Amino acid sequence: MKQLAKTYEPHEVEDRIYDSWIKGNYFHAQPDESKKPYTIVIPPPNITGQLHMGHALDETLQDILIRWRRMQGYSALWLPGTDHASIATEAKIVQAMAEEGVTKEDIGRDGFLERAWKWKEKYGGRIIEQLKKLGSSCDWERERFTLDEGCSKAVREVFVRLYEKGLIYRGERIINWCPHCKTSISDAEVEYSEKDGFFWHLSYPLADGSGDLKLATTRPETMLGDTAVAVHPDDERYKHLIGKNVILPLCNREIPIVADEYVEMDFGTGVVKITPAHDPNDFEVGLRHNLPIINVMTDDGIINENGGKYAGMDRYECRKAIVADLEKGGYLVKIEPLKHNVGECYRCHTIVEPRVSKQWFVKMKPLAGPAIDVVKEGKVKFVPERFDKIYYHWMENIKDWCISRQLWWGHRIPAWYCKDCGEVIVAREKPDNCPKCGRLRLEQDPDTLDTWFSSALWPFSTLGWPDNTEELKYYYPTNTLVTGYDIIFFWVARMIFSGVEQMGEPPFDTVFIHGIVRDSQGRKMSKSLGNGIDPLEVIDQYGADSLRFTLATGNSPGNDMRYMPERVEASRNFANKLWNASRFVLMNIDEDMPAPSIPENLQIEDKWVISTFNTLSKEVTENLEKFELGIAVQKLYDFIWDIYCDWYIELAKIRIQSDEQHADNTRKVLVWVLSNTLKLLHPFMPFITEEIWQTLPHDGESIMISQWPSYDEKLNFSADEAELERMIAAVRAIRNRRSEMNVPPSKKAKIYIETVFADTFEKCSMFIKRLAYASEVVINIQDDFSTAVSIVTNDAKIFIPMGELIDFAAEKARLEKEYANAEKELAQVMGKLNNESFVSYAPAHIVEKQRQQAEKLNEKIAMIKDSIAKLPK
RNA sequence: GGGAGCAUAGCUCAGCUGGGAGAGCACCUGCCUUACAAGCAGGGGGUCACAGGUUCGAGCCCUGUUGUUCCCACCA
Repeated sequence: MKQLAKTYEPHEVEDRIYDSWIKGNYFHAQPDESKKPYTIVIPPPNITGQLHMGHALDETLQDILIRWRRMQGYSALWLPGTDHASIATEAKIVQAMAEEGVTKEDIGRDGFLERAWKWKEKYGGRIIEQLKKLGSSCDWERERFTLDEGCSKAVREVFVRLYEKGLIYRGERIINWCPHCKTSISDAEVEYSEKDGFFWHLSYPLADGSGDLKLATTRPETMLGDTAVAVHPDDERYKHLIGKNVILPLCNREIPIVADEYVEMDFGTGVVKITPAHDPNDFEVGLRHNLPIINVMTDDGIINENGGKYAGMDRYECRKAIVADLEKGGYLVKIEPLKHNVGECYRCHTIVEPRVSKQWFVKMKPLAGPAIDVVKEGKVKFVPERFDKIYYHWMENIKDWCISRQLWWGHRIPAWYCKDCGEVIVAREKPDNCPKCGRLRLEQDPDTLDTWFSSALWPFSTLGWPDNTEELKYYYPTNTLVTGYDIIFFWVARMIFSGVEQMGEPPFDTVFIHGIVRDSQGRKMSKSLGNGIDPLEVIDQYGADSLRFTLATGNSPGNDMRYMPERVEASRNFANKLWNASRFVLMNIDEDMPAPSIPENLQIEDKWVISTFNTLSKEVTENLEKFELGIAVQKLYDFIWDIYCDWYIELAKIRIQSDEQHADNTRKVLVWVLSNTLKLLHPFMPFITEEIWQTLPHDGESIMISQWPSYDEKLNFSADEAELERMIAAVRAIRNRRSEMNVPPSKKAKIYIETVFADTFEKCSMFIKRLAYASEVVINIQDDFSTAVSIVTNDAKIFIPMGELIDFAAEKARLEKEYANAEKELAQVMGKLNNESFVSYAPAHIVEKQRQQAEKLNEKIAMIKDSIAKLPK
């Protein structure tokens, strides 16, 4: 007999099992025309990242899906990899360098990139090793990196194609600038939050000395770049001033008063200062009125030479100085506190400075249209569906995407400028000479691309595109994309339009969205709060299966969840329960027992458990198909604990001990049901299920490549199920009464059962005897019940002679209460049945159910009445 | 300003085509019954936020209200 330890010890099992999977090469998938493909590409974690709960959830969901499909016989590819994360990584390296007192400029571009690749070698592998701890069954042979040669080739190809179609252009636009990262960032990379600030009311004197214009601003330092003030064309207060000039205080520059509909008459004074270089709206106004653009800041947020005496000051230092000077000069009318939204860089949380600069952009409108269509047409489905609204809204209102970054770590923009004639050359490879003037002095654009530009191509760049590889043909489009709702704009939307544009087909058919894992108080886990839970520590303490189980349970798609340590404990307890049930089974079987199969000549409890399992396998499969992972795993929990452990194992003990003839069959059923249940559970808890499965009799090398159980009509024994449920109801009722009367289990009593289901209760009498603490079970034989407790179930009347233990007055009261309850219930049911509308409008099976209910209640009432009558007077 | 989610037992949450109100934890009672005390048996506990409506029937569908969380836009 094989032995298992008394409690499940995950850390003694997990690494060994993971190695065995790797050795078996089970994670590897390749094109196979005899199988259907099923593909998931991983949301590539950043190379700088450490595994956090968000990853753990994301990977768990993906691994569940991929393991399930693999067992179903698909060629299931889960393609892993990492993201170079240009801005995040560069920031970390710069920071590390700063600690050594080295700057980017000190070591130059090549020196910096050398460091960056070393960084990648050092940390890029770390997160991958962490993913393995979770049990992730990725095809590691196909691991990719967004900055590897293949992905880079795809990036250049897409860039050139879009450029040639006129969908990528270069231009002077106002963009979001991060003075800390010293780069442009896209609109999606700006996070707004409400901050306390001030509204400075200023007075700008009219140039002709006839008075002033009062206006207000939240950013007084930008006045250095003012090139106009604007009023609404219909504003009676200011109409007569349009075309005149004001004198810009402190700068003594004359700037015009222009009329523009952008100004809201009702807000503030109805006068707006216009700073085209440092405000997106003002930029637009400037374009309409042909205003000069005066950039007053350097790339790190310092006032530049256009700021006159303020040059060299930090933007906030300058703000203070300007306010002081305005006050001194009598230009400051008042200061008003104001809450307003301020944009921050999503990486470093520095306040973003809008700034005009020359950047590369993707023209979005032509790409957005088809990307909206594929979702509208159902070619891409969001789960849950509500996220398609968010997607539509974003896509429909999308502005051009600024893709150039003033960073070194990333894909260099494949554009070259001729130093002689100024020609711009966009090409897949470095051109030898200028196609226009033929000279050789070409210089590549120094900028790199937004990191999301390469992520957008991930579903096909990783499969070999632009080459038409076997993998690409077979696995593209992929099937399911699993990710959090916080990344829909950054990544999902961009993958969709890129896939549609480059491949002619969306990159996946389903986007399975999950929420965020929060702390136990519902706060977002964050480094600054220090409230993050390290998944690796949880795995260390409770095992990967427990963590996975916790993350998959009690959560519905798209919703956030709280991480509760008690829930991991509950999961651990469940794993231990399964472990011990398996120990029991192993203790009862011989080592040479053949692989599991269903024997002939099944007993009622065998049919019951097999039939229940059969239904379970059907439901779990259906739930997985609908991405209802939480429901699926709950059903498995209930089956294993309540059905298999609490009842079937207990029944099996009795059968094995008291019915030698059928004991072997029982053992086979124990093993068959356990083995198949392990398969259903395997995607959720891969380690423990493998460990147990290997110990049980089995065919094949590993549970992870065994066949997924499917519903079998031949295993549907609904009549037997119903029969056994009658016995269970009786046992529960008896236990309940005994417990209420405080009768200890050691005190056995004779049990009399009166029933029309005599066959069933005969068959089950040995179970009732053991489970309901009976000294003897007697069916349909009258006796003297004058000193008996009576119990009524839907199917039977049970008498337990308890002699002096019984308080007959209380007994009578109890029975009368039960009688009243049954009457009340019956009245409710009859109310429905006597309702003409109910009978005619409700579906037939619902009406029938009520009829049966009424019948049972009538019988029950008769039985209770009878019991009351039999009580001693 | 626009949009979305959530509100169910003391706590954390399921409940997906409208017909039984549920789980885990916590709590109470009794059990070391030879797989498991990380366990077994039994139990208490809910006007399903509020107000209307649709329906034979509503936790679930519709309208509104309140509270709460989030996303988008951004009026200088």
